[in-house]
Amino acid sequence: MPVETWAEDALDAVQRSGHRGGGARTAVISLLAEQDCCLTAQEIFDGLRARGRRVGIASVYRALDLLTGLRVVQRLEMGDGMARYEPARADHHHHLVCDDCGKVTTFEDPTLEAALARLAERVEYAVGGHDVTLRGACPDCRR
Amino acid sequence: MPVETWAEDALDAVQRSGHRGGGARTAVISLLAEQDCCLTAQEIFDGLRARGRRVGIASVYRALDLLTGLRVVQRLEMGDGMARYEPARADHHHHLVCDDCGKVTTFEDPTLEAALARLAERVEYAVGGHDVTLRGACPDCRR
DNA sequence: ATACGTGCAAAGTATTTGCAAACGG
DNA sequence: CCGTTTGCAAATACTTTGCACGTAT
Repeated sequence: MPVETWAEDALDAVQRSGHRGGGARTAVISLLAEQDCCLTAQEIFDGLRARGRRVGIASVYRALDLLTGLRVVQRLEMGDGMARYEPARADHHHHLVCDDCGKVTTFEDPTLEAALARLAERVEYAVGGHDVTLRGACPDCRR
Repeated sequence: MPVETWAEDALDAVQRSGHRGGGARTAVISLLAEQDCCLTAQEIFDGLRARGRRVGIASVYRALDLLTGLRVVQRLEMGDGMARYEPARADHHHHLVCDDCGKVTTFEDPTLEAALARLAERVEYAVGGHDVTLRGACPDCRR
């Protein structure tokens, strides 16, 4: 899926759900659209300020909350006490987190996805999504 | 692995790492040993108070931090803003979380584990563990 | 006896909420 | 215009830290 499409889809979802595409909301979407991996609320706030967009951090949280509810953004927590957010694209990836320095890398694995898809059909829940995090030492930290 | 063994192993690990098996530490271990799924720090605190063990919540957090570092306890975050902890047993399971009511259920899946094990050998990280969370609607909340 | 561990209270962070002003449709 | 959205500041919620006392070894 091309990068621009996600932003359009996100804006569309916002509007169809009866919300306005106000300034802060749009700014958060356009910043997220440029990222392919997860950002914290603070990083999004800083990124917007850096490009001269004066937003309140509360609006960032409110926008992320709305977008998460619409399922166009995925919220992730990876053990460092703050949530991270990334666009929910079709080709989703998962994360490798370094226990030592906290660095986050991504990976994709069709076999894993297949196992998860089969699993989703066997459980009593109506599964809407999943999250996989591998923890360990990154190349720089292992010795 | 029988239930009692984990508590013994945990205490052992605490002692071998040069720490004492002080009161609060032991209490946290023995409460965790009885659980097979994850608890929040507050739930552990409440559980200990309920059985008449007067501990400070800070000691609960400190004990959990130590045990997590020794890798006998696994720390989990499942999107509700607070960390959960469970014994790290050999037969580890994963979690299904209801997006609606927050209920947590567990599942096991050998195929998934196999895919994760193979994956762990292909990545550049020295993988030490993993976490899988499925999100969706539980039987009570889907209609 | 003497470090280490503990409980309490206070401090820190990440996130949420109240509200008046700004804004989109 | 009028209700939604926003930015700020104050409030919350979870977790961590400082410190004097208790306790295991």
